[in-house]
Amino acid sequence: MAGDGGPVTLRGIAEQLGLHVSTVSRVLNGPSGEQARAASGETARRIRELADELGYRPNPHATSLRTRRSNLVGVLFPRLSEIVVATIYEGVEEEATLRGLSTFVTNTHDDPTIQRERIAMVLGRRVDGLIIGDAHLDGAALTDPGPGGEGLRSTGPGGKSLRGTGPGGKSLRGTSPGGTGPGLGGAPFVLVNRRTDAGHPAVTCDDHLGGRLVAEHFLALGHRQVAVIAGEPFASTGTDRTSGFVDRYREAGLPLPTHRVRHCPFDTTGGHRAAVDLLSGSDRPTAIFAVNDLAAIGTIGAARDLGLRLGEDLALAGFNDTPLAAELPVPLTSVHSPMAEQGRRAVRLLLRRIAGEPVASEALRPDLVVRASTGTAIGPSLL
Amino acid sequence: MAGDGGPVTLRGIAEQLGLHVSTVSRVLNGPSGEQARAASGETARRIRELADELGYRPNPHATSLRTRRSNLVGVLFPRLSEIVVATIYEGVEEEATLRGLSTFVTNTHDDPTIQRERIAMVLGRRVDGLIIGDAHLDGAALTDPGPGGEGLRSTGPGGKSLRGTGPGGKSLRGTSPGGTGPGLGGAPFVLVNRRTDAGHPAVTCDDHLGGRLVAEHFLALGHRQVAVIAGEPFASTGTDRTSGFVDRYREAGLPLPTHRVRHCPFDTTGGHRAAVDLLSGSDRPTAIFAVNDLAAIGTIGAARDLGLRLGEDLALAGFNDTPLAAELPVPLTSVHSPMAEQGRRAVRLLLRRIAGEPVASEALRPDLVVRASTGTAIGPSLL
DNA sequence: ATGCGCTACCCAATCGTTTGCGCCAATCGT
DNA sequence: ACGATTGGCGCAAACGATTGGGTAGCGCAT
Repeated sequence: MAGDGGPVTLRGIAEQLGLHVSTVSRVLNGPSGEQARAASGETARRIRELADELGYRPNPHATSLRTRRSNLVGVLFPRLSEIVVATIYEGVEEEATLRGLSTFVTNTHDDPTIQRERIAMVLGRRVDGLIIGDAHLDGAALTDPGPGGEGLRSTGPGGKSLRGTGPGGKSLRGTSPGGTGPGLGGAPFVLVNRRTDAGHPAVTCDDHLGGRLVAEHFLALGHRQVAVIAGEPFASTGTDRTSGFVDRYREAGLPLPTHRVRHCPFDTTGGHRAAVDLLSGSDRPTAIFAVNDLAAIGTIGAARDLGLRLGEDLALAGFNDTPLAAELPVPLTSVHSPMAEQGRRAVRLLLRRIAGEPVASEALRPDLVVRASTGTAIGPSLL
Repeated sequence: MAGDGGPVTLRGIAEQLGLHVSTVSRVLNGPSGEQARAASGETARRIRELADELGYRPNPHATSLRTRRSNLVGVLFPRLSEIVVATIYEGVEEEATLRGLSTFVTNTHDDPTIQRERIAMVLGRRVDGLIIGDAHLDGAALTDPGPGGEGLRSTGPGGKSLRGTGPGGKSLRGTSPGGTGPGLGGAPFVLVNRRTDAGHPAVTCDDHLGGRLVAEHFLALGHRQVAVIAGEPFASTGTDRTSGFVDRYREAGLPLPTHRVRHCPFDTTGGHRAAVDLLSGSDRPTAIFAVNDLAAIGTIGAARDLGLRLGEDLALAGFNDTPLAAELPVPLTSVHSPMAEQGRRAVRLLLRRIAGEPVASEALRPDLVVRASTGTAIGPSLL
C-alpha cells in the first residue's frame, strides 16, 4: 500500500494533493463541526480517499505533543496473576479500548516503594490519568511525594482510623474530598478494587455488605463459633468484608473474639497458614469466612490436612466467586461481585474526572452464592 | 517544587541558566560518551542540579517524535484472567520495566478479528515491537493484512501440517525464517507462550516434552487406557502437549484411539464437558492428561459428579502447576513450567530483534510434579 | 603570524500535528 | 455598484526534544 516514501504523514498527503497540511488535518481529524467547513465536499473526498489508500494513521506522539493529551492511562495493581485483579483489568481494558484509551498496567506487589516508582513512571509517560487498584487504606503512595518530588497531591482530609466503618451498605459514598482537584502530581486518578480512608473517588464492591451477607448466612445455619481469614490489614477489601461480617455477628449478640480474626496474605498459602492456626486450637470454629477465594482454597487444603470434611465438619465461605469455586470437589459458597463491571466503571469515572466533572465513589452490590461448602444447615457433627 | 511556570522543559532550564537547550539536552540525555564533552564540569553540574531541583522529566512524546523510538511494546494475550497468561505477563512487565520499556497489553479472546484490531491499534500507537502470546498455529492474524492494510508481513514459509512435530525436546528451534525481517507492518515481534507452524521466533515451554513426561509417568504407573483433554486445536500449547503425550504412548505400542483425544476451551467448564464425555462411556480411561490445570479442575468437578475418586478410580495430571494445584483436596499432579521466565526471555528476544540481531526460538524445559491425583501406582479399583 | 586542534558552547532544522488568524474570491444585500 | 459576508483554504507558530554542523576563543607548535 504505502509503497514509496516512508511513513505516510499529513504532509505527504497534502503534497500529493497540492493542498496545505492544515486543510488535510482539519478534514481528517478536526472536530466534526469543523470538518464540514474545512474544505469543499469534493476536496474532502479526495483527501479521505488518498488517506485511506495510503493507510494514513496519525502519529500519536505528534498529536500528544501538540494537544497535551495522550489518551493513555496508567493502571496499578498488586499482581495481575490474581484472577480477581485480572478480571477487573479485563473490564478496564475493555472500556478503555472502547473509549480510545490505551493502558499501561503494572504490578506493584503491594509494596509502597514500587507503587511510588510506578506512579512516577506512568506520570513520566504523560498519562492523562491513573486507575489505582492497589491502594492501601492509609493512602500512603497516593499522598507522599516520591523521590522525584512527584506523587499524588491529595487534597483530602487525613486518614481516620485504620479499621473504618466501611460504606455501610449505601451504594454511594461521599464525593471526592478534592472534587476534581489534582491527584498524583496533579494527574487525575480514581481508585478501583480498594478504597482509602481518605475517601478518594473509588469504584469498589460493597465489601461491607458482602461480609454481612456471609454472616447472615452463617447465622441462619446456626453457626455460633465462627472465624474470619481477613487478608491484609492494609487492604479495604479485607477489612471491609471483615468488618461487615463482624458487625453482623455483634448485632446478633455474638461478638467475635480477636483471635478469631486472622490477617494473612491474599493467596493460597496465606489462607492455608491462617486456617491451620484457626483450626488447630481446641475451640475450633464451625464456620470460616475467608475474605477471598484463594484464601478459601488454602483453607480447603488445611482442612484436608486436618481431616475435616467441608460442609460437614466445617462450613466455609469465600469471596469473589471465581470460576474455580463451582468446580471444586466440594463446591465453594462465595460472594459474587461484579468485577469486570468495576473495571469498566472505573474508566468511566476517571474520564469524568479528567473532564473536570464532580465525581462520587461507587460501591457495587454483591450477592451470595450458596454452595455445598456451607452445607444445608449446621452439620450433624457440629454440636 | 516546580512551582512557577508550567511543566519544566529543556528550554525552561536552558533559559534559567543562560544556556542553549542543546547543551542542556546533551548533558541530561545525551549518550554517556557525549555527556562528557557536552559541557564543562561546572556547567554540567549546574544543569543537573537545576534539573532535579525542578524535577525535570523528558517529555516522551517529543522524544519519540524526534527519535522514532517509543520504548513501547504491545503485548497480546487471549485473556489475562487466566493465571498462566497473567504470570507470563508478570515476567514480561518485570523485564520490560527493567529495560525502560512500557507495555500495552490487551485481551484478544483468541478471536482473529480482535487480534488484528489490536495489532493495528498498538501499531497505531507506534510501538517499537510486539510480544504475541495468543498466536494461532496457522499464524493467521500475523500474516493477513488487516482492514487498514496493516498486519504482519511474514517472510516465513507457509504453514505446514496443523499438528506439527513440535520442538521434540531440543531447546532451540530454527532461527527466524525472516531473520530480523519485518513483521507486522514492518514492526518486529516475537511470540511467547504459543508458537506457530511458520516458525516465527518464539519463547515457549517445551510443551512436547511436557506431554512426554506425563505419558512416561502414566506408563510407569501401569495405565493403558488413557485420554487427553487437549485444549483448543489452534493453540500450540494444547497440540504440542498432546502430541508429546500421544507420541510416547505410540512408542510404547499403545496408540491412542482418536476418541480419546478431546479438544475443548482452556477453562474449567471446557474441561468439565470434555471429561464428562470421556468418562461416561463404557470403556472409561483410567488416567486423563488435561493440558492445563483449569481443564484439570473441570475434570475434577466432572469426576466428583460421576462419583469417581481422584487418585484411586481415576488418575489425573494437569499442566502448568498453578498455585492451586497443591492446595486441592486431592493435590494435582502437574507439569511445572517456568512461566514468568518465558515472559522475561520474550522481552529480551524482542529487544534483540529490534536491534536487528539474528534470533532463535527458545523452548524452556518443564518438569513433572507428582502429587496424589495420580496415586502412587495404578489404583486398586483399576483392573 | 599562521595554522591546528581543543574545549565549550550555540544555531537551526527536524519530527508530525494542531489551531488561531488571515487572505482571496465569490456571493449577497441594498 | 459597493461594502459585507462567507466559503475554502493557506500561513505560521507552536508542542519539546535531538543532532549535525558551526564558531569563538584558547594554547601551542611552526
